[in-house]
Amino acid sequence: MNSLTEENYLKTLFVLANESGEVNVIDLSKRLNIKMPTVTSMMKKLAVKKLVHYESYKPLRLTERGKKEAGIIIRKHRLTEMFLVQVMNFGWEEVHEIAEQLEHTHSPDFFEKMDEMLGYPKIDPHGSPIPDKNGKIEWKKYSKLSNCRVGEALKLTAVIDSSEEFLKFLNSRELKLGLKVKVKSIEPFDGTMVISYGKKLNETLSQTVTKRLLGELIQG
Amino acid sequence: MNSLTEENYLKTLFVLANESGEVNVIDLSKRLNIKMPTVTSMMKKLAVKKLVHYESYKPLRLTERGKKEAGIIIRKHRLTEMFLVQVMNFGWEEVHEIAEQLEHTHSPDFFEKMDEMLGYPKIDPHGSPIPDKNGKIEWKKYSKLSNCRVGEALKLTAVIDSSEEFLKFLNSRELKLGLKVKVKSIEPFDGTMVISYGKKLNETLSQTVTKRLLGELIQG
DNA sequence: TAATTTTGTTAGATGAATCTAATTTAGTAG
DNA sequence: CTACTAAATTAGATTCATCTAACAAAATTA
Repeated sequence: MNSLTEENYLKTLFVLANESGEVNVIDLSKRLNIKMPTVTSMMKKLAVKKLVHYESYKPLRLTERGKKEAGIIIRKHRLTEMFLVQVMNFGWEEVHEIAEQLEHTHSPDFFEKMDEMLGYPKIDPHGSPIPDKNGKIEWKKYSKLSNCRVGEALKLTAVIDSSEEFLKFLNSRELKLGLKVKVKSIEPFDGTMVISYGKKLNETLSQTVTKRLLGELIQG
Repeated sequence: MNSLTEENYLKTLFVLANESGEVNVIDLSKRLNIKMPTVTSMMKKLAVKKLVHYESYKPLRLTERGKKEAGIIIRKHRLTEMFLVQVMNFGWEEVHEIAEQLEHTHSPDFFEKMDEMLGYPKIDPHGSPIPDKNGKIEWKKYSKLSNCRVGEALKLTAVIDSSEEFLKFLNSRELKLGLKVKVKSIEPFDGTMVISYGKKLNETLSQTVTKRLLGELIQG
């Protein structure tokens, strides 16, 4: 059995690897808000438990077992988020923090029941895929809004950031998953975009925002 | 903010005080499966935090603040049990272990929502009172089945033990809260009772069991 | 390639929660 | 009242997760 702390390292390692390929000690350190020497020693510990491959000065890699265990934690997190939104009527901006705590619950039955009540969902309220019971994830290849060109249209399918602040911002602009957004113009200097969607014909979004919005390109 | 460990000491202290009045180091030690010296040092720590009154060799007592915090943890535990049974369709024998974990979730909203969905219940699935938001509990004075005499009848309202094993035993005899049970005979040697209820006319229950069943006497 | 910066590791300390062994206090039984 | 037993405390060790300071390796820049 892994400790809560170990679970957080595994999960973060998994997430970072999927965000950016190679994960270094400093990346984990920053994401977890934990100093590098602490990360190094935890990596050694997890290596002994055969959850990570660890070699000094090399990028950090989860073993197959590590990936599976991390995937299961992420599954629990995302199922919980879905449950909070669908069953308990929370807003998508409220659920991340709560799921961060509930994901460490050790009770297969609890998550089994959630999954059943939700009808075996494949994605969470932020559009992220829910790993299966073996921790395996099916990745979709979405485009970032920030990479779109003028005239292109995107159907929003996921957000990259589930923080309350970001989602509240999206709420304030009535931006939600499923919307079709069209790029009207891009400021070359800083990448700020003007987009239209729904009833909004001229919303301006900074690159900080457009980099966090994913979707499927719509031809036409 | 109290640690998970501290929360468990507070909760157990509260429960033991309500079970048996005075609580000694050894009682807490046994209930928590933690050695006495560890309990002593935790009591000193909680005393510094003004959660318990601690004096060497004296019984352990929660302060008002300690009672409030403990009550709130118990509230979270019992609301969770109710939620698991009512909303998620778990059996009453399955929920204790899960609630034991979820009770440490720090999110007023989460429990607020549960409470609302459940219609502000006053008792949990085992008949125990749910403390209010200030941790205050309203105790009912129930009778133990083990204290009843031949010919008396009891409406079952609560169980004293929420363990899976005990509740599975009750399930196997179709014993549930709300039932009216009548004492048909008592073996003087060991207190074993023969009772009738529902369609069962001759069920034999050991004192181990009858001591754990509470109810209201029915005059008849 | 040499100098500098960034990244990573080693060594050693700290605090929380636990333990065992030894000692002390309180309660009980002669 | 003394002796014994049970309960509680003190002292000191251990493990986990963390830190800071110092050093080493790798990467980058000049």
